[in-house]
Amino acid sequence: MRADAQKNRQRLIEVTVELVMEIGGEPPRDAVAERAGLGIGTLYRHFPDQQSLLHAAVRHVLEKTISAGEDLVETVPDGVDVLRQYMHMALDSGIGVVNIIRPLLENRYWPDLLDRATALMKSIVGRAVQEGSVRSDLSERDIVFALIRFARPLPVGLPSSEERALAHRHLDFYIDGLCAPRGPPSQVIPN
Amino acid sequence: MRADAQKNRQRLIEVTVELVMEIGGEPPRDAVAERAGLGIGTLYRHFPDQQSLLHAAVRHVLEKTISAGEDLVETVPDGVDVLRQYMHMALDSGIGVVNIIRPLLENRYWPDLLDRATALMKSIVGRAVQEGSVRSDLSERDIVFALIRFARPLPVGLPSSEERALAHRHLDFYIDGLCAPRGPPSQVIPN
DNA sequence: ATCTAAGCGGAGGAATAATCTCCGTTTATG
DNA sequence: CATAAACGGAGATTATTCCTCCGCTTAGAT
Repeated sequence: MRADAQKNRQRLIEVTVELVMEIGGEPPRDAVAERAGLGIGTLYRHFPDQQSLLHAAVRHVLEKTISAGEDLVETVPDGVDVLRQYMHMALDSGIGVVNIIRPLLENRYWPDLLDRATALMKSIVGRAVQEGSVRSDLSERDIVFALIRFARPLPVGLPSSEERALAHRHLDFYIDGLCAPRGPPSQVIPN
Repeated sequence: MRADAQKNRQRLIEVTVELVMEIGGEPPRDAVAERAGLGIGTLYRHFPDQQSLLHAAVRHVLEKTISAGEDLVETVPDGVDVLRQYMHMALDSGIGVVNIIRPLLENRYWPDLLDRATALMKSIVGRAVQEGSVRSDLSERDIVFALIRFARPLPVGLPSSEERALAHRHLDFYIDGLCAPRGPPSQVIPN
């Protein structure tokens, strides 16, 4: 593959992630090409159908996020700190793109990543619960869905820097809540 | 206005709220008519343009939610309890529809409601902060945006009952966090 | 320097989806 | 019953996104 083609392919993936994070859903294909400064033809040559583009984007983000998470687990001593840092990092590294994948656990496409991700989440949540520093009914699901929730842009026209600042702020509140249950014990949702 | 027409109009509004809450955005008009069991013609007679329908829906929900909130303020003794109950109630009564109104504070359309809403939020947040039972940098904005965030359906295909249960569970975590800040003091976002 | 296969661009036609009009039929109500 | 008010929904219109096609450009080998 020619070097410029390689670079363009990468750029298309990055732009896709950007756009998904901005609009909170599947971006129109021509918007991707335009933002990347490339022709639509080029987009279609690299990614002949919708799926291939979105999957490439999700894979890109998952790889980045999981790797960084694994580093945190090894580096950071305190369990809650790992959890907190992981969530903020994931928000910034574009974890929100997973929202475009309808069946979230369609193993078929990334059996490798899914295993790593599962192991990572189990390790992070498990450690924090073990420590006793977060509510004991906390599940991996809570973290995954919370990330999707906080990563999505609010459908209000906030400037994107404010948008992100607010997401991090509210994420912090959420995590504080995991550490210090005050309310009525929440109904535990199995699995 | 004929009695049946009146009833249909109301039904259209309710269905609109339902649909917005389900899909998390502006529903196609024909979907509204169909779900209401009415013809498209009927929808267009009552609401000639998009705006009029959406505005009616938002007004309906705002009125319901604000009134209930005002009751809570008068009835419930403890400040944090008011806050918590208000947020859960708002989630259920469809406050998520405000997400379809782009300029959230376009005073022009509901000067009356906006004043009441502002006063209500100030009163709820003010009381809780006064009491010292929530973080002192909590703002009305945090509550409004958090509500929008938690009310939106996750773009993952969860069955809607699970969806709602999860939203309430995570909302509880969030509120717990407001009560017990542990993390680094969040950057205060002005206004 | 030259050649050429790999890669690019983007006009414009096809497909899809949402909007809205129009008028014949139905029905509430006096 | 009479009739004006209200309804229904087929189908035309408009908007949006998708995607093909082919002539042009360029990286990279020789």
